Amino acid sequence: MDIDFKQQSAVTLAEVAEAAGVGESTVSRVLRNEGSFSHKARERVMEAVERLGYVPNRIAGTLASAGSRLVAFVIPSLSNIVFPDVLRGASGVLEKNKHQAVFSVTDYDPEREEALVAAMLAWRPTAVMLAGFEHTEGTLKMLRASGCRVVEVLDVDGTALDLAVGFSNRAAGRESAEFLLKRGYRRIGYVGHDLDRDTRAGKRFAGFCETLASAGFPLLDREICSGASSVESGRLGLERLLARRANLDAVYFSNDDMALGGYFHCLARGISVPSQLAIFGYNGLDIGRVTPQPLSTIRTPRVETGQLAAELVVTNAPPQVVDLGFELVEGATA
Amino acid sequence: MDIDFKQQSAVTLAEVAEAAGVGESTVSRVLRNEGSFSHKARERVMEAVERLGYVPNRIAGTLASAGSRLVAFVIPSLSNIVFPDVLRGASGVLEKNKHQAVFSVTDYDPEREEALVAAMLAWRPTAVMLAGFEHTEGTLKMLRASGCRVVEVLDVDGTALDLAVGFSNRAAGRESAEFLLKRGYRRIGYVGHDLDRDTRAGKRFAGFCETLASAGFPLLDREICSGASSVESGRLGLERLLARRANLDAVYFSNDDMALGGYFHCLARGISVPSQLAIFGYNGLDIGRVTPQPLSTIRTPRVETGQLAAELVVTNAPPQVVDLGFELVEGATA
DNA sequence: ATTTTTTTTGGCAGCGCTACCAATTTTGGC
DNA sequence: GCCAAAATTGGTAGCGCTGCCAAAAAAAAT
Repeated sequence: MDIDFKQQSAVTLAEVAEAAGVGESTVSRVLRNEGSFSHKARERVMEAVERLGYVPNRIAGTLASAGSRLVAFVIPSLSNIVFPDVLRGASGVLEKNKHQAVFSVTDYDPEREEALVAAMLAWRPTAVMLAGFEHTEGTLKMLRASGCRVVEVLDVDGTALDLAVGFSNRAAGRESAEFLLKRGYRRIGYVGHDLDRDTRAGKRFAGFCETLASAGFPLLDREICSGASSVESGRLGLERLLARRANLDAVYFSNDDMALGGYFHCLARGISVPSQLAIFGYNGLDIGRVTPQPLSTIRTPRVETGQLAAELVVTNAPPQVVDLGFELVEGATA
Repeated sequence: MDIDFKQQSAVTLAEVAEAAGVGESTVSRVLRNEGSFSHKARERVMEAVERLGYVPNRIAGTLASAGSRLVAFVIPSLSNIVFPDVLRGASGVLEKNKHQAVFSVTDYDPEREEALVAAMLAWRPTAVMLAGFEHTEGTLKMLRASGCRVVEVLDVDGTALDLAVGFSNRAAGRESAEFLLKRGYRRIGYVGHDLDRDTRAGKRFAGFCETLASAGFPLLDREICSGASSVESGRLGLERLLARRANLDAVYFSNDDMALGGYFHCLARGISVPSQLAIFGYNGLDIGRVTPQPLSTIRTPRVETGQLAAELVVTNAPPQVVDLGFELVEGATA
């Protein structure tokens, strides 16, 4: 016997109107609390809604009016906490403003991003939120043509399409280098993940190297781990780097996940931090504040980025780039 | 080059049909690659689509046909990696099957869950995905009436509404206790976060206590931290617990975040793990495998849960409860 | 009581698309 | 070459809702 799992014929506004003995427009007005209607009409409508278990159909509503109140997030990854943090910040604001979040994950692939943006635009979202400024020509063209708001987050080094909320990755890289230099480290290495795909990590790295070089202490070596960043690859990366270059006195990591891996490697191998080897990360993850020695890092306002991005969208703010800055956390590992 | 006039993407299927010199139905058929059409028709349509930069309107498409191909996730939190992991697993499968994910965050509040489920149902999703089995009467009623598929994830201890994918939290709690007992620990404590809100953590705790009690070594003390679980609250929680009970030989944490905090506390205070104090967590986070001593914990298949949940939905599988099990990771902290 | 103003109400035309069906063209068999 | 079968095509009626407008009812003013 086969059972039908298809959607039950849902209650429609027309049925509510019928049941309440009023016109469709009245039901619509009451439910949206817009226009005018009598107290009595309201009561009858609400009673019918309750009784029939009516749930408005926003698909139809959106088609008839304008504005889906949908915000599309096209994010590179859900594997570390960075993008969930942005989503979390945005989600709260959107909910308060009766918007809904749709998302998909590009896995740091620009072609995939293009396809996903196209799929998202099909829902006629109020806004599309993307990571950074590096997109394919096709993506840019579609977004420009779409007429919907675009927010590029987590970067400010580049040309924004419309709105942008974030901080300077290049400056973060430079400040990290300055900090290490100021502390007297001179033999500096780098452990990171795929820099071509994660262009923001690439910008940090570039800023970091630039500052080191102009101070006369260029980066001595680097170890790039393929694949996504992770605590484990940070640990392995540091191990490999040290195998080649035992005499480094500081290592800069592409982010806190990697840096924690490096830190754990030192703890496990009895390499004393920071006297034998300094460790510096990026992101300011909570966990880095609670390790036996707090991680030296740059704390980024990820949740705030999501919040502000969402606020700019729901208030339909004019195009602008907002630099939320970052905070260098001295910690105790460098 | 394209000339951009107004920002509004007002290109409709009718305009494409006009431009291609074919009927609307033909355009629709070509774009959905359904029904029959000539090669020539296809070429003319595609050319027009390309030239006009047409993006189909799924709002209209959904209203006209059936099934939004939208899957709604109503999740408790985005603060730790658990739910992002589930989303990640689901997201990949959904994308392959041309579905889209919508989400909102309840913050472990059942009333909020109810409101958000209502908001989600307004989009007539193919399925709604929720955490666990504990929902308000209102939520259950709406979901039952909606006719859309429901997947309850990350738990199997309870009565499923339709589909469920997860593992037994109670059994996880029991196995954790058995493991500690087998290792000879007898003076056992607990550090956790809000158990009323996170009912799955509550079930683990119940299973844990039950096993301890029936072995004759009941839980000696517990420390409950208010608010969300975090590494920091784990550290503080353990500190407070040990201040009251210095003689514990093992502590069970509500999850790995908390457990890592506890572990770091021990590292910082020179409490040797596990000889002086054993630490046991839950979730099997990646980071726990890379700490100087790998964390003893229970690894849960979160990504797989998301994947399977999504697969069951897109294949319209019959109602069922799938127990994906979990794996006890001995680690080196207990 | 009558007119004017204000409030409340319902009808109906779309929104952009797909499903259905009938009309048309193409193909194939003999 | 002729007719039946198959492939292709376009017209049009909704999908469920909102926006607009005019009609009706109620309230206020005369």
